[in-house]
Amino acid sequence: MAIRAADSIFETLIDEIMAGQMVPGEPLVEQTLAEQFGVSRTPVREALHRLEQACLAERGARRAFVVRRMAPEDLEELFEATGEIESTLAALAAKRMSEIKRRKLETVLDEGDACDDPAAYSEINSRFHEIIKSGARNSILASTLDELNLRTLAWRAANFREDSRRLASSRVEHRGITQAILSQDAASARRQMCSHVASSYIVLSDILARRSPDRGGPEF
Amino acid sequence: MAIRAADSIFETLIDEIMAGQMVPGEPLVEQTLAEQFGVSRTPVREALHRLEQACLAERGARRAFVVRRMAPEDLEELFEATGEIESTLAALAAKRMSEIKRRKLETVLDEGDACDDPAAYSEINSRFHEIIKSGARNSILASTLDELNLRTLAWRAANFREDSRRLASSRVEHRGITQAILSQDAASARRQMCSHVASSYIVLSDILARRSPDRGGPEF
DNA sequence: TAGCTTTCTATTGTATACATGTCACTGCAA
DNA sequence: TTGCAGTGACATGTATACAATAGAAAGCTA
Repeated sequence: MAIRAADSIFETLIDEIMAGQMVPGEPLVEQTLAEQFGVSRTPVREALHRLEQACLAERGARRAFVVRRMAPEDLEELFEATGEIESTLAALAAKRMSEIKRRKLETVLDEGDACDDPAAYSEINSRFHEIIKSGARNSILASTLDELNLRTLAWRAANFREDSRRLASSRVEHRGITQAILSQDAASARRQMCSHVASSYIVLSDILARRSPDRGGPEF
Repeated sequence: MAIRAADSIFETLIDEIMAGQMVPGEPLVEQTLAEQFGVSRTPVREALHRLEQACLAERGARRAFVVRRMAPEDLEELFEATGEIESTLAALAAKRMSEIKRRKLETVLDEGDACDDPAAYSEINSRFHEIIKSGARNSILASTLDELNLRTLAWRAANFREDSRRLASSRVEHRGITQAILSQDAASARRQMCSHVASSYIVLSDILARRSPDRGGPEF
């Protein structure tokens, strides 16, 4: 029982959703998954319930689980919530980030400036946000952000990859946030982080609108 | 299957924790609970896993579930997180609360001023916060706050009841928050809500410190 | 007696069978 | 053709038996 079947199934399903292999609306049937994973329904069942609690699965027809769909309003709320929480973390980080972490933040910022490869930049980008998250020293808010990001990333995976045009403006925004944190300006850090998250959302929803301009009420 | 056994057990356990009937550290054994509820282990098991995810239960000796204990640091983080989220909701409410809700908020404020009974005031107090929460129009942040409040209230239930001396100052703070929201001053609403939550935490931790002044690292 | 190993038991993890509910589909009647 | 009731299948909900693990306690050895 070193590693529980239910845990690994849960992780695997998340990974598959993240990789875009499981698209929203796709059915998640206990029996079928049990056969695929070579276990009984019991651990699968637990994994599905956890997915539901993480808002990555929902109930479809006949009470069956399906990969969660998101309406545009939901998405808007999700990005707003993500932005607000990460802004709060940025504000807290500005007040109490350690000297070591401040230096790390600067280092990562420079690495980002020197980087042109979108894939590598994406990794640097997540390190940037990771430092701020841990620098805020509030594990509850940090895990709340993680949960929201899970949902955000799942949605992105199902819809499209990051737009490379965002890279340049993202760099500028990172610089602004970093300066605010380093000068311990909590209000400015909050404001800039909020618009940073918001602008990435605007780009995404923009792409989406162009992809399906005629649909009345699209569900993702 | 209209109401699932797992659901009602989950709710019941939460209620018992909230009522202070189950104190932190108390064991939650599947078999025992199953007999008490007159069901099999299966739905109990699901309820316990959900409690764990809600941070109301944790693993004790022999992997057994126990009602979650909280160290002072955890508590501090919890109150900080609660304050930050509710502040965010207050700020959003200041920007976008409907006219109807604004009037409701004023009404509730007046009711609070006219009320001397602590029990009745407690009910008015929760209505006050409820209006702000819904006025922010972000269900994700709202449910996040709900989850955190669950943990906060569970801790309070296990430790002590609300201090009646808080009543007077709470009224003043509510007035300030209301004015900020009505005048659509998001920053002020955020600031005041943050200190409102913080001050209730200060009172509580103060009482606690007096109750056990000599313990090195108390766990609740 | 300290430290290690073994055993033993309480408790959870998993498998499987059966129960139950929901929805779709069919067939009949108006 | 439309509405509705009956029926059936599919998927989850629950019960129960068995497996596995992690501590604790006992015993063994140096």
